[in-house]
Amino acid sequence: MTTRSTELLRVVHRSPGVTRADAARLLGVGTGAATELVTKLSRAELLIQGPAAPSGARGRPTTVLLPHPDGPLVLAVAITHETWRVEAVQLGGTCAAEVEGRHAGAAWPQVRSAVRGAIGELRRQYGPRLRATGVSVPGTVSRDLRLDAVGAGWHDVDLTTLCPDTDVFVAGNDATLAATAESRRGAATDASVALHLRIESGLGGAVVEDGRPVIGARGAAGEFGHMPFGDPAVRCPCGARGCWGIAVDGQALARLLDEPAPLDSFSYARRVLASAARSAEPELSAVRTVAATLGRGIAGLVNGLDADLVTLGGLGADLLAAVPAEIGAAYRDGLMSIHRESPPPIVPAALGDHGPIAGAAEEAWSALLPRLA
Amino acid sequence: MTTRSTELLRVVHRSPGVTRADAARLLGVGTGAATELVTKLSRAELLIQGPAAPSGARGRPTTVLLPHPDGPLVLAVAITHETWRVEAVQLGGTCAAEVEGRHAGAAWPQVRSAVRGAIGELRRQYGPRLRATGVSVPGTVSRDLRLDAVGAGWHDVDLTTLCPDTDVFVAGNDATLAATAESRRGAATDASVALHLRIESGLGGAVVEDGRPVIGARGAAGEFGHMPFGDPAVRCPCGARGCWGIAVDGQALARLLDEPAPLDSFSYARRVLASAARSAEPELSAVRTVAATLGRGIAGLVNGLDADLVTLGGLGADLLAAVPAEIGAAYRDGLMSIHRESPPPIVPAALGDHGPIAGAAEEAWSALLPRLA
DNA sequence: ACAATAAGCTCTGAGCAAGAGCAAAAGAAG
DNA sequence: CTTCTTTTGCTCTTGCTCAGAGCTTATTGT
Repeated sequence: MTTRSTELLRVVHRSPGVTRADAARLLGVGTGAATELVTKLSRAELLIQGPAAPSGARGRPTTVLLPHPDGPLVLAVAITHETWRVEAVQLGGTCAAEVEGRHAGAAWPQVRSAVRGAIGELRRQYGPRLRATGVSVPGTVSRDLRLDAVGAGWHDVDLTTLCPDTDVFVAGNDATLAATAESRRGAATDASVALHLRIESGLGGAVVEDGRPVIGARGAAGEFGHMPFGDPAVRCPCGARGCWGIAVDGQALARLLDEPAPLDSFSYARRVLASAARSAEPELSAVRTVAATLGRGIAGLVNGLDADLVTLGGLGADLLAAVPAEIGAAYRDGLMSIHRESPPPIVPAALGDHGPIAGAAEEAWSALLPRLA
Repeated sequence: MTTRSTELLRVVHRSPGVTRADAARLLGVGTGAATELVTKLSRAELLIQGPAAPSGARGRPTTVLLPHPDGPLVLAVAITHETWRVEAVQLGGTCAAEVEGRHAGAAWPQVRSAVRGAIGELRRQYGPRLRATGVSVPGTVSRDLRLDAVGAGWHDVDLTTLCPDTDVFVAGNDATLAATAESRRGAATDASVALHLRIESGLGGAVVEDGRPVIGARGAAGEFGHMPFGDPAVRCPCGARGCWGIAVDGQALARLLDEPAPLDSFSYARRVLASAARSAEPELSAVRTVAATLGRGIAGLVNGLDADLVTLGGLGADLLAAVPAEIGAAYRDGLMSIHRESPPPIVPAALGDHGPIAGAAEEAWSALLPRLA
């Protein structure tokens, strides 16, 4: 209905447990309007007022605003190359229920059935409280919600068939959604422009400006793995050459170690990192080479995009933990001098593997909020 | 005051001469609300209704909405390394008056005096009708409106002293503003995500998503010239290595031709292009090499940012006119396969050298509009 | 001249928002 | 314990905006 109601819900969603008085100040409304808003939203079963937190200060104690226990929920779905997971998430980001399973690289119809089964289960439990759906997938999602996931062999798949019952449906790339989540509830909440990079099978990511991810024309922004920061002689399966992504993943480590290309690139890379942690050669050298390539590329992106924080997820977080000095040195060496004084920090992602599904829930809530109030 | 008034002004600004009925449809309001809005904004001397355009169709003729001839104006200021220019721009983007001059690389205080003099001149002419100021400068502008222009030797300059009299003041990098202008009134009006690149002294640019430029944390986004798409052996004055920007400008041509570094890189490059146009060697080879580097880098940016249109300004437009095939071939070769089917077009910027000041006027108007209605 | 069509004008009622004034609940001071 | 101060919440009034219905105006087509 009204703008103010949506804004209030957004404030409560961002920081559940905010005091009523603080929320009014954030919205810039008087106590009168706050009363009206809170009353209306309580009657609509969207909010409840909790007991006051004893502040110790003078004055009439205020109450805290919390999501209503019987309020609306969003379905958050995360599909990876191996697994799927469905959560029912309430206002404020708390997960109320979850179902998960493995599909181990099955064809899309099988995955869809499994996910729809799980959604059906949650629907029996929660019924019409489920109001929106957000889906995270490992591939590019066009603006009309069609998925292309090259690695999984899913092509031109209509994602809306996953859940035809909610009238709000959003979907996005897993790395993009993880970036959104990091900037709203993770390590990048204070950054005005955050760059999130996630190395898993390939390198993806996103720039998030003021909580809004830069999504690209076809939803394919953030494919930083296919910027030519690498060796121009190496041809990437994507069709281009010199792609950065294939110079910093498990395949790159295998090439450097003269080993055959591993099937599961991610766990192979973790094994190499474990060897390197014991200072084993030639693993340590290979890891250092990859780390330097990673740091140099991050510097290029920071130069071009002017992020003030970089978060690393997936294998990137492992690399950062293993060889921070190598990454840092190559990073600083690649920065423009205007960024050298205070280089934007590189930190591990706070949400880890939960990032993509958390981002899906965030986007679903963002789309749902204007329709509630 | 109200949201709707601002929206109507924004519609008229975007397309001056829009019919009143179309504007109402765009805003999604009925004819009643339209009457009220137009009446109010006419009384406030913001709009006038012009004579109907004879449509030929049946029905009562409508009127067109035009900026009021005595309405508010914004000051648009463009400062380059050599020149300055001040325009008074009315709603809709038409320039009402202009003053310009050369400073030929003077220190900042001299440039500031010259610009302030010109602004004073316009102020005597237009008085309080000047309501906002937008400034384009060749360097990075921090969020607190301080300028660092390495090339010109202007460091940590407070731009707000240029015009302390208007209460709306915005400033930005020239390439970023040119990108904004291209996406609002230039070659990229239909693109949802446009990438604008401008080669002048160095390579700058911006991504514009739905008319909003991605500005970066410190206002330094768009320094794509300092992404490491070039030869890692070449050290850039910026401090990093392998910078793309110094591989596609006049300096790069001079290196390839074994000539000394030119003072005015831009006009030198144009001379080389003129020779190449007569198929003179070795100029043609050098131009082709630079064009290939340009095309390959553009492909990398399109991969990573998923733009659906690329506009080239400055020397980039000249290169595109001179050797489109070389740029196109390297571009397509560097694209990911998902972009190959319909590669985002590369087109010359429509606004040319007028881009930066037009962008400054756009940003000033965008900031002013919510305060008017 | 009359019908058809498109657009503008006026009036009314609903809903939202801002502000003033008052009431309530706590700590601080005597 | 009483009274004052501070902060917050509640209620009521007022003004504004907006949507919709019904009517008027201006043009084209027959």
